[in-house]
Amino acid sequence: MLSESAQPKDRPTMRDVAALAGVGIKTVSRVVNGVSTVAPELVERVRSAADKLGYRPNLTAANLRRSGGRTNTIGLLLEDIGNPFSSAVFRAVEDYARDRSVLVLAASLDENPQRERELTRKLIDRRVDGLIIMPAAQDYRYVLSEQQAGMSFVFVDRLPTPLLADAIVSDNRGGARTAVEHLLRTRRRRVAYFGDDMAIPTAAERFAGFTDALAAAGLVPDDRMVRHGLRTAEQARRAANDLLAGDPPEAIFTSQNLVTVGVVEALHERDLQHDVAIVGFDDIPFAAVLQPGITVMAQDPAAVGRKAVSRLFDRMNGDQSPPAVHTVLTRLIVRGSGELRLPE
Amino acid sequence: MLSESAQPKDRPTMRDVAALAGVGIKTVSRVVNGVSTVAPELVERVRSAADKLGYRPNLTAANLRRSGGRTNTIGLLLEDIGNPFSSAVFRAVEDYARDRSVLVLAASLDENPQRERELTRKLIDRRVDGLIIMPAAQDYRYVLSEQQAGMSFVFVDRLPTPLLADAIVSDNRGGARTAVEHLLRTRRRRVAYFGDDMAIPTAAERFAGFTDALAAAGLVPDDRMVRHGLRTAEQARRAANDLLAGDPPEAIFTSQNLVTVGVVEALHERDLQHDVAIVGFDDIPFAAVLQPGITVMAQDPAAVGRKAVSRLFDRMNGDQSPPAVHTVLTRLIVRGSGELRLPE
DNA sequence: CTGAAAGCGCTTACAG
DNA sequence: CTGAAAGCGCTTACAG
Repeated sequence: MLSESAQPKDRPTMRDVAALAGVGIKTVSRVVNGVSTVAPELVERVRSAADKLGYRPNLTAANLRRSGGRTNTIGLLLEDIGNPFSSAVFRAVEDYARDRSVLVLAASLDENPQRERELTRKLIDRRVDGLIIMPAAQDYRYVLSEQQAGMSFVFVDRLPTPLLADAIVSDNRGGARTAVEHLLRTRRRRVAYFGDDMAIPTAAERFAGFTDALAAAGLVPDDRMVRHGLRTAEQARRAANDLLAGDPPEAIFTSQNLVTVGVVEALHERDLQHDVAIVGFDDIPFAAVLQPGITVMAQDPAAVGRKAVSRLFDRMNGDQSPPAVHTVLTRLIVRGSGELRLPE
Repeated sequence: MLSESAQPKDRPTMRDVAALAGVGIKTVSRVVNGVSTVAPELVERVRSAADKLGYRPNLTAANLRRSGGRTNTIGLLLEDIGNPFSSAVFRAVEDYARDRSVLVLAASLDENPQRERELTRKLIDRRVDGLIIMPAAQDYRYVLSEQQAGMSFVFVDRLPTPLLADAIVSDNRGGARTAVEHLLRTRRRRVAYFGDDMAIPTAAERFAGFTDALAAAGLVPDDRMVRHGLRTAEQARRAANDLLAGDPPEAIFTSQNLVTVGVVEALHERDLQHDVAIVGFDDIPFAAVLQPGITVMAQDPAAVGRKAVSRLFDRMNGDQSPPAVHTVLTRLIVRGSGELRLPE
């Protein structure tokens, strides 16, 4: 009863324009598509008829018959459009796509594999020309049949298993290792780890980098100072307060930005920010405003996005080379918190 | 020469499925659309034929003939998908749309009116069901003819002129006024203003709120303490350092988050953070960790996005009421910097 | 319950 | 240079 759709007040079609201009529909088509072999006088008649009627071509109808049948649309499935990493990837993808007159249909997955399947299907049913996915699922065999049907895929931030398509990932393990090695140069030895759910592949990689660095220094992680499964800043703040209340660590490595925020808050609450060194994975806005500034291992989401979209367009244009993993390097940004001098 | 498009390996169509299942195309259509009046045995034959061929329906083709002709897609034009305000609006829009099986085509405008016109047209040519726009342009008369053709519009963050469609905006003027009135309660009188380009309507509104509050207290802005046109944190930091080097103000109001960051950095550089009170418009991460914490007037981008998308769907469902402006209230978050006590 | 015909708005392939 | 016919993949409207 409620929602009786607004009267669609049917838009003018090419037929309407043709009738008003007194030409054939094909001539209107030529003018709309900028084909140059139309008599100037007819071009003018068609133009003014189109303007008068407020005619706008229907692109989906045009693509239906058009050979190749591109929709000039790509799909982008992100972890969460609201988070800075996802939105920076989006921005890079958008810029590249816009230069090629391609639009982006985007949605968030929130680590929900089922939603990923549904959205993938919906995007395919709309015949996007290609798909960039920040994976939430674990099984990507369905990709195979879609690729055979001509769909292009690129994965971002995490590796699909098995590797059926290109993937662009940050150097999570190497970056984490470098970050912790940097931290160890303060000659601190008791290093705590605060991290996200280990079921998330990037979190597991970063934890591996953490243990790599300790091992290289002849150390092993102390289980009492390792906390996994932190998904929010508030959870991280509590966990850190908990640990700091006892015998505090000398240094802390945090595996992602929300965790870093929560742990830094706890350090400030306890006035330990000048005593306990910290390096976080992922940059955070305004990290430089704090005293001390927060040293981080920054990812480069724009580079990830650019690489992903350029691979996707290569694939859409017929590149048949075997799928490959592209690793985007991370960068240490030194701001103070990771270089605290040990008291004499 | 270069990009020979990948062989489209033409996807199976309903006709292919019908042939394999030994039924008419219309029966396949019924099964795909879940029409219940099909013999169970035929349903089964169609299903297995579809699976075998990897059939996926072509939604754009389906919508072409379908009455009403909805594409179940809306367009969203933001200032910059990469900035937190835009991406928070996006997230709210997405959640509402997804619950209704509608996807979102999004793009950034970067304050470029020409790009806004082009993208609006492209989205209309794809026959989105509605359009949410964070305006960059100044002239919205084209909206009128599109509305007559059945397109729904909602504007966000800024008002279109003339007001031809619903608009959802933050309470920029009122929020700024309340923020500055709060600041004046510290009994400081010499209040500086640091703000963005006055050509941006929200910046102008916030400056108006600033002067409103001063006027209500019997004060007038001191031109020497008013700086417009600050677009980055670095510009704001320099401008603040410049002012603070001379005879510093007693209090500062900043009109957006990047400006707040730059000014706070300058205050810390000069160790004036406990002497000069400050309130910023727009919340910033880590504002609570600083000493003192930064008091802000926070916007609610999620509420803006929710309201915008629900108005849009109402319009799409035939709501014909006159266009209205919906104001989303801002919220003062007290953290210390705006409540500094005056030295005796 | 099932399917052949016509049509959605456009383009392709072909005559003139 | 121009346009009538056929077709893109599907749905509507209609017979049976």
